[in-house]
Amino acid sequence: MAGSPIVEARKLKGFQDFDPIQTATRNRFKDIVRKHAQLGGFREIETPTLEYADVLLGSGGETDKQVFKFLDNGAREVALRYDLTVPFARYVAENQGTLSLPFKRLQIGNVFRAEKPQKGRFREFCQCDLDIIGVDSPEADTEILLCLFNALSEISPFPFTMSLGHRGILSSAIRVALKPSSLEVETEILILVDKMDKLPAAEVCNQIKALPGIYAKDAELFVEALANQKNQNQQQLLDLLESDSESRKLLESLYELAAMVSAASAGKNSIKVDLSIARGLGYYTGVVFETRLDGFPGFGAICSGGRYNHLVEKFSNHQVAGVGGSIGLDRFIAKLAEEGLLDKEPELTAFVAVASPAQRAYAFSVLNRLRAKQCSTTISLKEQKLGQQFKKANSLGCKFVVVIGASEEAEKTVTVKNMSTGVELKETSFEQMFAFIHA
RNA sequence: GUGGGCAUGGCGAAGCGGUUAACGCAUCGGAUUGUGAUUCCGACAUACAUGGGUUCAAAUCCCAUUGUCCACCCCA
Repeated sequence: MAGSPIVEARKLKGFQDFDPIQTATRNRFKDIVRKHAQLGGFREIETPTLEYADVLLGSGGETDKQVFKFLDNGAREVALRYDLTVPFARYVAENQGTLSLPFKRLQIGNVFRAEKPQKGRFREFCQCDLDIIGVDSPEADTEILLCLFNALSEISPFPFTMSLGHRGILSSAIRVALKPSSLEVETEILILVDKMDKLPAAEVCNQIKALPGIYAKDAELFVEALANQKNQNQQQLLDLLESDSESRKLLESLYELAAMVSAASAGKNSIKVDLSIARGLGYYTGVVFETRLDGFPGFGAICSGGRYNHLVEKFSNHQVAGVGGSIGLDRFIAKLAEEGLLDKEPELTAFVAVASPAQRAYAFSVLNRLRAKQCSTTISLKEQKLGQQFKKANSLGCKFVVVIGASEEAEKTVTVKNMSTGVELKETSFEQMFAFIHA
């Protein structure tokens, strides 16, 4: 490229490279998710990264602004997928008739959001998304939660808590308890309630009281009930919904749901009902949930989702109910990296050291026999003194060095040395080498 | 999108108006010709984000730009 100016090596903000260690860790986690999904009868699919813009846009006011969209080379309005749920709804609508419902799906893929990057927030990141489409039932909700909960339990070295809420119950609780005079007031209350994990309860209570037409006494009772349910005190909330038997039943089934998942998965992780989980706007219609690491309350959610019973209607006249959730793999890995808990560099079993280029062919035949016996093996990729090769073997973390020189080649033998003990077998047979290595 | 902090070699980090800009890590090479991880020596060639200013003098002070981080919004 003589003459052309050097292009600065840089990448777009919010986008990341993954080194071998990070990639290995990510792959291991993806495999864990796949295993749990497969055990649960979920089928994996893939969909395109790029979609028509109108497929992705219009499902929620706030999120539309964060969709990467542009004109393609043929002047079509296109957009990078913002999540895996909306494209899946499109997939379901497009494959109606061939999909036998209910359909349990796994999808692992990168999604894109044009928001300001921060710690644990990227513009491109991987989601592991489980969904069940075609049925609206507590069983389906439980399946999703259980499967995500189990996968996360295997992945996470940190204890976590999954919090369950319900859009419908929360709305009716607000209506029943506070009797807001208008939809605007109701929405404001909803936003305040959603802040309950950031603001102290008393502050939320004061702000609700300050809204027009709200009785101070009602606000206090309401906030108290919400605050107490975080400590597993369910009765106040149930009492609050006394007059609304429909919501009461829903809430009871929510408690049942949490109990089911909880019972099925013993351990340090927990699941609980927390009606203050509102999860913004979006397409959710019923159960919603989010998962946070117990030790890092300020860190964002690492797994969340909910029920969306009308999303497919955007693409079809048929109503197809759905529920699902995503594990935010990259956010989780960012936390692991911060805590120094990424996987370790994998060890190679053997390094073949060659005394002189004359033995190269024999050395490669030895190398290949080692690989055939499932020993991860490498060799110097350039001519080097033996001392250099040992250094290299050491820095690569090879457990054994197999030395090949003129006498080894002549006798069809090898010399093998254990790098941690220093024990060496000189000019020995292949059988003895394998026994030595596998000992 | 709104507000705030920070920008020194591949990474970490000192210096805070006049220095050959320390030091550590990593990388590479060498220390009697088939043996490493310890030690010793050496190399990293235009390192103070960019552009303006103030000053006899700026990595050090001021402004802008860019990047990055943090908070809000929203979210995995």
